[in-house]
Amino acid sequence: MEELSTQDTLELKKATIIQAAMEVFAKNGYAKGSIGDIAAKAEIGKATMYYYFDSKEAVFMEAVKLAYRRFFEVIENQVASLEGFEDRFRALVRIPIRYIYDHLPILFEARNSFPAAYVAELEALQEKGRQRMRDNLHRLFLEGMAENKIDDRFGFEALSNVVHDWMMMAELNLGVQEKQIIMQKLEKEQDLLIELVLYGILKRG
Amino acid sequence: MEELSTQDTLELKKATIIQAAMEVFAKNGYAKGSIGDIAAKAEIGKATMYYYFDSKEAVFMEAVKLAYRRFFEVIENQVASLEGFEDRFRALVRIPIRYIYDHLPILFEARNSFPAAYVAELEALQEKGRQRMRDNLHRLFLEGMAENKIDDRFGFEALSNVVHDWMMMAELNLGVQEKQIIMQKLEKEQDLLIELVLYGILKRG
Amino acid sequence: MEELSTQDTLELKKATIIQAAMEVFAKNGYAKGSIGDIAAKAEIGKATMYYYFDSKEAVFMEAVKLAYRRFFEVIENQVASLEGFEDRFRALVRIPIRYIYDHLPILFEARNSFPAAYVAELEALQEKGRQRMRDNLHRLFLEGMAENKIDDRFGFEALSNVVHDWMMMAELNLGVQEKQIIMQKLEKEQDLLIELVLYGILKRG
Amino acid sequence: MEELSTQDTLELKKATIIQAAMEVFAKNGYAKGSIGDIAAKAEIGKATMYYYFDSKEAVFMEAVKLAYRRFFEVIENQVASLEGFEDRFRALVRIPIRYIYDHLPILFEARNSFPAAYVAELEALQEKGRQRMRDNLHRLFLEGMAENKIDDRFGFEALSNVVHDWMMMAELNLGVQEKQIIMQKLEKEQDLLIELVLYGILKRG
DNA sequence: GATGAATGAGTGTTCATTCAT
DNA sequence: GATGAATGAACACTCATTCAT
Repeated sequence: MEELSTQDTLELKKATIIQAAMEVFAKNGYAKGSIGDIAAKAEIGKATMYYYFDSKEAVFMEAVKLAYRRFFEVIENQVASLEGFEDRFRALVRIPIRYIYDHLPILFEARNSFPAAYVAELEALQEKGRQRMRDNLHRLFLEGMAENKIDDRFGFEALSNVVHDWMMMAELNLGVQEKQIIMQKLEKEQDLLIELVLYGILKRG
Repeated sequence: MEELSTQDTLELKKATIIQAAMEVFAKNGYAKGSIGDIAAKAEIGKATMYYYFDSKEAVFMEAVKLAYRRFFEVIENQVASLEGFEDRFRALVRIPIRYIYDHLPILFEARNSFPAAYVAELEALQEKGRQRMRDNLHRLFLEGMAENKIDDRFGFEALSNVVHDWMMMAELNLGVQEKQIIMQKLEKEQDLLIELVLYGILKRG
Repeated sequence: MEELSTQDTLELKKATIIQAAMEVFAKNGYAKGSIGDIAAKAEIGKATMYYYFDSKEAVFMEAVKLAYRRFFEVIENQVASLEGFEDRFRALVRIPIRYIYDHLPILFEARNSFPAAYVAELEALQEKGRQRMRDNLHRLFLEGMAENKIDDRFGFEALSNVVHDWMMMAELNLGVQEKQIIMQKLEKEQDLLIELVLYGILKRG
Repeated sequence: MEELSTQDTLELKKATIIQAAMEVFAKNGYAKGSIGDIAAKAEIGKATMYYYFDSKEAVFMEAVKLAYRRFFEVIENQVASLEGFEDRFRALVRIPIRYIYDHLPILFEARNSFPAAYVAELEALQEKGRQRMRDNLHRLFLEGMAENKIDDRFGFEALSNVVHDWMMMAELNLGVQEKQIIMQKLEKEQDLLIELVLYGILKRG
């Protein structure tokens, strides 16, 4: 076994802190998630936070990045493990909603009290996330067409955008406590929405 | 013209404060929206806030109520001024997204730092709002069926729920600053989504 | 029946307020007994307090005066209703301690946060109270000697002082400012009291 | 000479703060003795108070403990330096009254505005103090009997209690809640004290 | 590297007091 | 006479941040 390099040790510590930060911010939101809480959860001194990061904003940014990374790990692995357009489409809709619900939404609440520089970075992150999600969707639609399951009535580019934003809907119920109940309700509705998109509601000719 | 009664003057002042509160909370979120800021915007002393309200939470609750009231005023008037299922459906989808985007979302961010009693009231408010929105949708669907424009494939009850939550999607983009750009983008996508729901994406036959 | 004169009505109202003040201060102490509480208990507006009194201190002073007045009413009536030196002596010792315990002590806690003028008045009141108590005791001792129940071993003047201060000892812990003077006085009396107790428990001959 | 350990430095600082707190509370009482005043007197920032203590109540508790500690240091050293029952008895009576007068009494005024937990701790402290005082007295009486200076007419146990409470009578006026219980106890003791005084001044034979 | 100690700036809240009516 | 409305000044407490070690 090799020893960890200094560089690695530093990165490891940083990762521990970011993990703690993600949990604290997810639970309390940005304003109420304190540096002290994070330090305590990471089992380090409060001042040490400032050895690794420049400011609360910086820590928050890293926590958001981590949340995104995790999000795509989970979703892409899941989709890859399934077969066929319809199942994959369902997965691509259902999984994000739970994950976003658990981790992402409160994280975004910060924008208001952020210096402009960080807001820009935050939005860049978000845009990158959207792009990646759209790519996933686009790829899936192309597969669906290749399987001759769907047509391109609306243009897949546009469609990817729309479905992406629609999936993000979860964020509307920020931080309610009875998660299980609400999630069940949301997921049930999600099923219906999937059918809806697949078939539409207007009568045909 | 009669003079305003004392009662009216008081209510007017209260309304001014609540209006200020709504603006401040919408801009800064609950945690960072300070009583001092609200007082300043309402052009009264900080202590005066406590003559009219018991606590920051109470002020916030009133701001939320005001946001809801305005929301339904706007949307219901708009819908009433239009004719035909499709136009009304479009309106019922487009207007909320802008309004919610402007006023409601940040307001809900408070839940984490709220005493249980207020969280309950907040959720009751939210549920009441949803119900009213669902009623509007349900009524519209019935009209659409009466006009022989749509069928009841999914059950209007369920459909109302789904579309409601889907419309509320706006909340996912909490408080970004370049509102105009994003709103334009969102509304364009919204149009597509409307088509989507109306027609679906799967091939027929 | 005559109507109450304006003067009387005013005095009646004042009395109601002072009664309320006495209760509030007795329960909460000076610092925590608020003008608002008193006004509420007297069922008048808070601002009305300032029609009848100049300041919180003034209200407090009147409450203290009332407490003293009641104190002597109770004790003197009680003593008058009894016969014989020993019973009267017991009453004169027992009743004050309960009354002081219930009403007076917290009232005196105010001295620290009081303007000098009021402190002086407060102390004058206290001295007047002491004098009256001493008079009661002195009169009683003379009666006791007339009944041939006691001798004048210590001098009744001094004895009245001692017993009075011993009963009132409660009051001493109240942060008066001229500590040196009062302490000297108290300690001199203390000496006498010590002799008293020693002669009570020391073996004779 | 060795340098002070970090631990010691911290304790020293804490002690400085508590000393300042004791002085401020003694002068202004609990309600009017502000954290800001204490910090100023200890020459630290206001926020630093909260690095060392959890709350104003906690600071106050420590100030009370310090006052007690000092109290017994002073009194027990004094008594130990004297010879013979009578001198020691005088000291045991004289010193407390001055010390209590200077430091303890105002400190107890806090009870009204204290959370239950702290009131309990306060009363426990007080009870511990009383016990220690009673022990001192009891020991002294036994010495007095050994010296054949006094007899046990009233029982030393009871006598210790009485003299203690008599000295401490100051404390009784402090708004304790269980008035009935305490008053009954006090009045029973009062009876004994009355007998004591009567047997001191009544003619014999 | 890591942190204990320290704090300035700010927060929500209370309250005695004023004043126009 | 009486008071509703308004507020300045203060208070306990929090927290992101700094700095000497």
